[in-house]
Amino acid sequence: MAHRATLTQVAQRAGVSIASASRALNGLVASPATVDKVRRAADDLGYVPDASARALKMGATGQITFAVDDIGNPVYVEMMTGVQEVVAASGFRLQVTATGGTRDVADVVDLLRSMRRGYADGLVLSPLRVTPELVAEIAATPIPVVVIGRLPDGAAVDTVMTDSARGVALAVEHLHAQGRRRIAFLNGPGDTTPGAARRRGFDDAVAHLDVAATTHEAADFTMAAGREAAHLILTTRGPGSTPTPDAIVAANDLLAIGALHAAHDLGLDVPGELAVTGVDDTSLTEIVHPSLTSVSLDSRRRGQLAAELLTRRIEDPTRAPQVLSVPPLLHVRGSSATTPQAGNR
Amino acid sequence: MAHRATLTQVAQRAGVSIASASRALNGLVASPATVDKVRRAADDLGYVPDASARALKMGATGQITFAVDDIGNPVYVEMMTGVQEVVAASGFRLQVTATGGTRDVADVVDLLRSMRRGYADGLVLSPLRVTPELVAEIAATPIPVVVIGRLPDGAAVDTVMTDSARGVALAVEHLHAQGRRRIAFLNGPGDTTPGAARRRGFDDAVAHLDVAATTHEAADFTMAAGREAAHLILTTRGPGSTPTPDAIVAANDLLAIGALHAAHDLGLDVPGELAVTGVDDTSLTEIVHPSLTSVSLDSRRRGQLAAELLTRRIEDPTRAPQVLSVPPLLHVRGSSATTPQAGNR
DNA sequence: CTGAAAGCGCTAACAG
DNA sequence: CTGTTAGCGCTTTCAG
Repeated sequence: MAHRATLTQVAQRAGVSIASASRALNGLVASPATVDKVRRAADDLGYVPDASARALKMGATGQITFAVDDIGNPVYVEMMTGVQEVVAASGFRLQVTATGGTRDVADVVDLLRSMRRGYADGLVLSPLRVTPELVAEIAATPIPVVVIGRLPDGAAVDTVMTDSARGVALAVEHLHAQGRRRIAFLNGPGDTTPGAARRRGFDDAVAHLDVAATTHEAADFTMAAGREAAHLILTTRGPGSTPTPDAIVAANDLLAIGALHAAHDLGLDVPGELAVTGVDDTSLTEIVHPSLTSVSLDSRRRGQLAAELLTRRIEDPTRAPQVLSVPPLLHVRGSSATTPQAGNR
Repeated sequence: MAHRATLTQVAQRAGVSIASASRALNGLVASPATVDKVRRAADDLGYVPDASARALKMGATGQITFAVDDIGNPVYVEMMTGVQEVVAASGFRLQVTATGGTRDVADVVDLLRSMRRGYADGLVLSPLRVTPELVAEIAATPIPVVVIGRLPDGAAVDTVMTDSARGVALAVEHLHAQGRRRIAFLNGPGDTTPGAARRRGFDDAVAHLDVAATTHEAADFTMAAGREAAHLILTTRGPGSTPTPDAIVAANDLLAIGALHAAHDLGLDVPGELAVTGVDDTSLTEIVHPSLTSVSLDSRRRGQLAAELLTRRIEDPTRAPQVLSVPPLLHVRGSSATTPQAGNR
């Protein structure tokens, strides 16, 4: 800890007015001699301009906030990487806020409300659940907001989406092509935006295919919830005697890894007896064994695009809101690589 | 996006002076009638105080920054959780900055320098490498800084450390007790603070034991680097005909998981032919198979303690710097559960 | 090219 | 209890 020098002190030391000091430091009109004196004085004093004062005067902070729901999910780390790349290139500082999980929408709304205090010049948001309250709060936020996800039609907000329904369909079609005919969908909470979209993608995909399909919901998008739900899927034999599935399509990688564990607990061979696929194509796909087939939603790219929309809107707040989309892409790995083992079940 | 109301507007609408409005809103002396009028006016206008103005006036921002080197490592997520718990309870906002990896020390120094602008009231820092330059920069930072890690003796900085050398020793002793006698140490870069400490712990531990020990360095603390280095460890037969190890002690979980992969690539049974241990006891230990034995350094607790030191110092900047320590604890899991398979090698 | 002065939005004396 | 006033540190007219 040390003390902080102010512009007044720099000006005094340089023997010029505070206005000249400011101009010299900011590269505005000033004689070379003045610039030199001021620079020297600033260095001597270790002067650094005060962020609050500058923000108050300029009406801009030079900061951008990225708010994530669950920083434990690697998807958000990847998104953040993308955001950071663009934001840094535009001369902004990035700060990340975790809307830490428990209270969910309430947390995000609190955050939005606090953003009204002017902590940052812009906000990138990737909400799990979208309520009318949230949409209203976004509209009431005095700084530009870009959403990674999906908002109701007509919301005049810059958005980066992806077709995750199509992504899930890709996984289903792949499994079907491999010969899987009893496919279970392991979803997260259906009242979330991704949960709803992915469910729709699954339903649509199986509708065209000759497969026995079931759908299930885990309590949340975590590995533990996935393991528990998958255990049920793999052990419960309903009254209508649902057949045990030969494939599980999970709504994200965390759930899929939970399913991998459940399969292992039950002594099932993956992919021989059971194929498993995830969504998000996170780094976790490569750390499990067998490696996990997953649908990439290119989170990093989405982060980049979101940041680009944001910086552009900060420059020109009047431009029309834009909706960008990133296509899903299936990455086949070990967990679904082979055709089902003959004679299983 | 919407507009922002100012205190002056609220005061006007309520028909009182701006001072009364401020007092009413901040719960200072004010008649009930005034409070009521002002509250109503504020609500109507959607008034929220401006953070920059308040910070400028008060000389405090109400924010705390947590700076991490590699947000891709789950350790930091856990630390952050701990920091967040305490910081939120004290009424601060937490913002996370990733000093994004590539330029390393330079990044952290840049960050420290930018902190001088007064973005936050305090900073929690967990640096991978500690240089004299970094120490100097910390001393020159005008706001309280708490370091999670280890600083040179005599640095008058609040610090939360852990005995990671002892932690590595715990792993070595455990493996020895299980009957392992050819133990390889898979370290990260030796010029990092954790790298140096863990190396020391390994050397000390094997000195007392009847084991054939070798040490190796991966390029960084990542899974990919660990896999590569472990592959070498497991395949290279030196001129002095080093025996293939029956255990690998890795300096963190990421490296350990890399080693697990290398073992799998080579068709080695874990833990039968090779035991593997990690350090940090992250959530990743439970997602790999076999699950990973790891030394917990209680990252979350360290985060909590760091945040407590920080808030305490913000309250009272004159208190003597304190150094806290968290003991390591070994968590035995599948990757080292059994005695070595008879007759291997 | 430079200095004096105004003011961003807010809080905290200080008198009433 | 309330209003007036003085700044926090900085940028930016506006005259010289």
